[in-house]
Amino acid sequence: MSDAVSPSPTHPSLAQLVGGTSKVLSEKELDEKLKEGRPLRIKFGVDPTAPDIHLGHTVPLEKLRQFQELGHHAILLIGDFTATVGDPTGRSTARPPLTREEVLSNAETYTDQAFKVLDREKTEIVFNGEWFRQMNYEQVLKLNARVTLQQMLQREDFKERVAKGTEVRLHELQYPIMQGWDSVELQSDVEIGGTDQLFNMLVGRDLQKEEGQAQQSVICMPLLEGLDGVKKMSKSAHNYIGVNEPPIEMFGKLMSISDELMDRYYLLLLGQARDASLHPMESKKELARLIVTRYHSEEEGHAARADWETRFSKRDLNAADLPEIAADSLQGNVLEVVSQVFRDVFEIEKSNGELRKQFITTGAIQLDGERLIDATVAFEGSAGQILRLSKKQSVRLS
RNA sequence: GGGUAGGUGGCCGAGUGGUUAAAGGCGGCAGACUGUAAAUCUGCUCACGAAAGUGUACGUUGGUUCGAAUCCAUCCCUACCCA
Repeated sequence: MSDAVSPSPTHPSLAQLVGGTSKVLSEKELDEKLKEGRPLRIKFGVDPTAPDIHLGHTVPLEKLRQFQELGHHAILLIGDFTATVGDPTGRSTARPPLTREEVLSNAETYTDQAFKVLDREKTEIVFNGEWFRQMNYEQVLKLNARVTLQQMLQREDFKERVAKGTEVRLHELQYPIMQGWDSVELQSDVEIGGTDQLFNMLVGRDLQKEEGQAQQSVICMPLLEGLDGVKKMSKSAHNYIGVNEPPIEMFGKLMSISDELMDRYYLLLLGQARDASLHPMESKKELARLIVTRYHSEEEGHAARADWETRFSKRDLNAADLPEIAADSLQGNVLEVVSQVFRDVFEIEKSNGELRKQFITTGAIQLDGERLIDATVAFEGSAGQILRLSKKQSVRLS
């Protein structure tokens, strides 16, 4: 660098906005937009395919909030229309279509939860059915004419499905086009999405260009792995932590992740590296506490940690905060009672065979520490006793 | 439209007339050990039943047979090649 002309400094908020992203397209372009000094229109789209938001969704939402805090205009796009198509991104099979009713009710709970992260007052909510439901076939064809099959087939997920011989249905090819068109309708300046959304977001740029709009900048956030540490966090993989989950549950789930995953969660959910000088378990407890704090409250964070410790470190179930069930509602033999508790308290249906073979005979079922290994004997429990169903599931009789 | 290969339990994948509720793997669950981590070990993994057993199940429907996931027909579905 010569000292003749110093490079113009980047916008003061650029560094923060770029932090934690996995890809920004491009930083320079974003910088220029920021320098315009106006509130930018930031688009983040969600498909309400499931009623609950989990921690994986919060990664881009956090980014959206950052923009919001800096005075930009956050647009939460609800893909009520696209959800009925199903995003093929990363899928190895076509998504089962949802009915409109399902989608709308999902959308409602979805936005409620998103506002645990976003500022409700400053967020614009838009449904893409607004424009898509009014399009006619002619307009659809026109849109389709702008994208080639070859472009679509460059996508890894489609390519793979074609190579493996799994079906790809034509409506799935529409998805990126629709997502791109959303950007045109919204005149977005920036779109935030997971790294898997890169292609779809780029289609948005193409379409905006053809419509004579400025092209949106694209920010990709890393994908959060689920509890298993392998698959992306998702409801369908049953490896998620919902932002609506009660503190104790949330804490417990976080404690069950692997050490490797913990580092990742620190980075993506808290935006910090974990303190390597701490014992991994201590780090994990702090991670769990901080996340509970974020979605519930400071006190509940501390309470969840304290409860977890009495429950698992000290193995003192008596002092733990357990779900309760009335002792006199538990009639019948051990098998029947255990089945009932699983159903009523934990909302899990288990077959008698499973309960017998895996829970009762193995000694998982304990009443005040005493193993109940005979399924046929009548259950006798009284108020105050602790019925343990498994290592992680216990109830207090009342 | 023609040809070929296929459709098996949550997934992958053996099985080509009875010994098959169906090998093996993955995943999942319970237990032991632990830090509700990882790794490891044990057991389980269609339903009912204490068990013997019974019911249901190998794309659909029907048939052959004492007996079918396995043979035949029918229909549905998928991929690949050709048009």
